[in-house]
Amino acid sequence: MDTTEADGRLLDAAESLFYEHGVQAVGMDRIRTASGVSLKRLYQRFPSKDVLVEAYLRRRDGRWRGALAAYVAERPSAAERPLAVFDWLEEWFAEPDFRGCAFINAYGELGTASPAVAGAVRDHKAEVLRYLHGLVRDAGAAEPGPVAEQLAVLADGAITTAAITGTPAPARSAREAASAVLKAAGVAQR
Amino acid sequence: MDTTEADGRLLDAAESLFYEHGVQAVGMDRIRTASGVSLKRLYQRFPSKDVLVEAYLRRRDGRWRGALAAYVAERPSAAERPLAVFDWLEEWFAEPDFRGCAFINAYGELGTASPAVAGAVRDHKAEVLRYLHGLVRDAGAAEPGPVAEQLAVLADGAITTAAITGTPAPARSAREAASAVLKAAGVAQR
DNA sequence: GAAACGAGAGAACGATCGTTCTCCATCATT
DNA sequence: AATGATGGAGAACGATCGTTCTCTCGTTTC
Repeated sequence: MDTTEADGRLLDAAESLFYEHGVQAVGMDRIRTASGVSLKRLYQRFPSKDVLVEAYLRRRDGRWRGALAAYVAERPSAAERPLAVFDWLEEWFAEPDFRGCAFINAYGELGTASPAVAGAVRDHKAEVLRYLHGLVRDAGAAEPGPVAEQLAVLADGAITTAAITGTPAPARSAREAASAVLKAAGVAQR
Repeated sequence: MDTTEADGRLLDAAESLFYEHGVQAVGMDRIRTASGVSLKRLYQRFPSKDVLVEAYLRRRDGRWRGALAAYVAERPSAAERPLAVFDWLEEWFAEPDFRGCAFINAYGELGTASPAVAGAVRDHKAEVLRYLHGLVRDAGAAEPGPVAEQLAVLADGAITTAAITGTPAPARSAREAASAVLKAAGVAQR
């Protein structure tokens, strides 16, 4: 097993375990068992749990935004793309292992204690906001900044509400609210 | 020190420590030190950490909703009360010890492991939704249910976004979005 | 073929966790 | 004054944490 494969297996194990059970509830030994990578190699690649947690979050950030962007980009017209975000959220919420936003969860658990984790979480939210800003601008909003911030709030609210209630319904509520926001901002809806 | 005072001091210590650092990061010994209540008495009143965490959440639920309702009730007209919720949020976000939603944070940390905690969190969110439903109905919305759900999503999103970015600004974004939602629902705004 | 190395398995370490127990001082009751 | 219950301070317990170390073995290199 070469280094890149070991990294992948470690991050796969870290992601599924940390996301499902929370970070503090999962010990390094459990990641070793789940990944099949020895403890020695684990600490060679990620010299502390904090580093592993940050790497998990940063890889998840890239994949999560990539999946969202790929879904949204399939919509032919720029005007409907902002609302497509909430359609993607609804599909995500319905997945059986959905457990809320990994970044919000990690921030609540470690935001106080770990600056590295707090930074990764803030970077993720900033990138999502930047992405939404582009969508809203391309959809023709006169002032994309405030609208994008409102959509970001709606997305985060939908994620946490869906996690706690256990249903995908909040995605539709958020989509309706987003529709009202876009209409008020002068973006034509179909 | 009688029983009710011991309970109060324990819950005060639990609330400030759990809320600031997260539940798993705070040991029972630290609660003993902060409260000045002996470990023996602590376990007499709260026979396990799980019970203490649930009690902390349920007391905070009552106080939090009480403070919100008291603030909103001061608005003279029912039509402006739904938006007053977001004004209250903005004041809360500006408090120096604001660290996001205690319930979302606890759910992310313990929702998988502790049914008692998960139940307290779900109860809190259900009560908030019920309260918003009353506000929206009294403001004259034709269909208060969907509107209340949208406001609940906005409130949760504002809380988490404010916690991560560290600014109270998301309250204003959520308020703007709520205004658009209410207008679309036919509720007159000033 | 021998020597040096790298990696895996898992024991070991010190710290800390939730929880219980021991010891002793205090106080109300006989 | 003697007794018994109560509660506080904190040691103790077993478990588990993150991290390091030991031991062994297969591989590589001269």
